[in-house]
Amino acid sequence: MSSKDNEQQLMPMRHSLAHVMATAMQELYPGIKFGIGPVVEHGFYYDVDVQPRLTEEDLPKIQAKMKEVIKANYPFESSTMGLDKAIGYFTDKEQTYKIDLLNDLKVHGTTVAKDIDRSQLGLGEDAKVDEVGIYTDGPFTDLCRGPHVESTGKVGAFKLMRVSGAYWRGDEKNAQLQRVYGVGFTTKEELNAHLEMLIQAEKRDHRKLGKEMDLFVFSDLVGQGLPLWTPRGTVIREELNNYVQELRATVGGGYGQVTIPHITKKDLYEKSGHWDKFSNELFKIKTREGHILAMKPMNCPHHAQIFDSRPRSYRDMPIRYRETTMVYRDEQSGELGGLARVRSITQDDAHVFCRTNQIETEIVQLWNVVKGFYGTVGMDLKVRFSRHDPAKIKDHIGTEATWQRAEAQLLEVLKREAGDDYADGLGEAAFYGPKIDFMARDAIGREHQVATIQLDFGQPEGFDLVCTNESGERERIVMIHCAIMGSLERFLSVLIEHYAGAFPTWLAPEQVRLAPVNGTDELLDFTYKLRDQLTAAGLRAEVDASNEGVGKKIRTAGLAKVPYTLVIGEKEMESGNVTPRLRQGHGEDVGEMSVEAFITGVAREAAERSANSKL
RNA sequence: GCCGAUGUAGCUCAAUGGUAGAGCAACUGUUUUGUAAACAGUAGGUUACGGGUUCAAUUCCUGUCAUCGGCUCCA
Repeated sequence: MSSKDNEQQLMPMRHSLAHVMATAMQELYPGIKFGIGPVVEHGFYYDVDVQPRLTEEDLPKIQAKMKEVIKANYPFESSTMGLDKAIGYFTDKEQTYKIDLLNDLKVHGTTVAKDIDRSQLGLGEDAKVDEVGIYTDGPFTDLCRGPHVESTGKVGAFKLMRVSGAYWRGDEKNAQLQRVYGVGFTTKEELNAHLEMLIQAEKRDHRKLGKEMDLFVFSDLVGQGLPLWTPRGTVIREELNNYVQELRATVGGGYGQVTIPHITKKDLYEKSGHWDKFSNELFKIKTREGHILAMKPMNCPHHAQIFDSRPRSYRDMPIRYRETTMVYRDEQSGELGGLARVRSITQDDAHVFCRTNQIETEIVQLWNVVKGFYGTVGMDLKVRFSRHDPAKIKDHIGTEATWQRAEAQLLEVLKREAGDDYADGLGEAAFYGPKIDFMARDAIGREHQVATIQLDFGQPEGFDLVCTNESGERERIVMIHCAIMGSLERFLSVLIEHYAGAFPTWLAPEQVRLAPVNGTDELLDFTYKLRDQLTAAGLRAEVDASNEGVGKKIRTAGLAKVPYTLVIGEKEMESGNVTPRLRQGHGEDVGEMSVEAFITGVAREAAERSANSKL
């Protein structure tokens, strides 16, 4: 059984919970106005407009009232009502948002959160409905298509989670309602399991682990969304990037590494189309002479200038550039959080400049890099075909025909690589071209958008990028954008939580901890020499020289999630051997071995980027 | 940016209209330790920052900054 099927089965129950909650709130808060109350993953919500505004402290009260509604076991009674009658009914009840929905139904034949989505439903402007669905449970009657469970007694186990703001119809120009969220499951056990999962997720929260493990910090003086990477965090970033570049080197003739400044004249972005499209997100700088520069929000226009710096022969194609570098985007303050959304974003960026007939080969090669990388970190990938929305072609650069062509080519590779196993992402394209997006599933089942391969006919057009072909003609080339990790910041937020901080040896900032059993000069001296031997061999090793017992040192190393701990005492000094202690879950315990064998084993494990011990 | 909550020692948290306390971490001393927490002591705070009310503000009000949960956005 897939979790999706399960979610489907739970729908009527969760939807009914939303109605039960509305029933309770109607009793508690006379004059309350209801927005919409749909089902979401794990639960439900209802948007409401009530004075005074709700706070988290109101939730227990609502929850208690809901229990009364459930106990009363009102049947959910379905009926229909003529559209105009319904408008009259909700007008009497002063349910202004419902009236808004009904008027929408009257005009457009459907209600959707956003007007622009209507075109996707295949409904003409003149589609009309005469009747609307009505559900009643006891004292509460709602505009609703259903389905519901039989009665309010059959809504399973639930818990109200939080209350937050939400714009009516998801439009920030509209009034902001309050959204009350709850989770709902068939049984108390499932509910408790879900709540337990949330606790586990919180334990592996990258913000918490990042601080505990000293991977990155934020400073109020530096600012919001601008993470500072510590030596330990930087080790992980470097290791990841090295791996990506190692995989990239296997592609055709490999990639040329390039280096670009982090600012540019606005002229570059005026030509690329970024200036208009992303003006709000650009950090702008005014020089003392009055010129306007911008921090780069992406690297492709710069890279395109390198490509365009001299005539290119078809013999040189494809030309591939790579650069792992930061870009800067002025994200709205309210959307920043941890590493998942930042203003200084490190991209493991790459651009392939190629001929149309080379697209397929290039994409397949990139796809293999993506597969190799995510296989190694142990994440399953799902694919999404992010294409443009023809209704919004104005938001994109290029013509409809160009887009059709690009998407057809991308789709061909997609079909061959993934068959039908991909999600359709209508309207998810970048503004310059369609994408193949990869979603990775982490250790506790959450999905995150990570890698992306993008086809771009737009910027080659804008910058007039060409090569000279066999016939001596100027031939328009194509750009492929591809980041494997995407944003290193976001990727690390995912990876830290995926591993719950217990990084495999190749990524672990500290691979070996040495724990001398006492603080005598002789033993400390021996331990530091051993440390030097390990670091000279390329291992990341540290000594715990604190004045503590071995038990405490073992515990501390365990909490720090160090893969290997070596206890060093008389025995080791005499034999010259070590007895590695493995981090929990990292592999089978091994016995005594020579220092050389230990070094060889750890080095091999790191070189192979193995998830488990290779001792 | 919008709605709401929060901000006390490095970390996790307590307390109060009369200028704050614990555990862990740090440091010092004792101990010289053999596989997940030795013992004792010391130090550490303009209670995020600014303004206001008050005899008195960390506490109440307010502004700024930051964090968190959502909304909106996301090349």
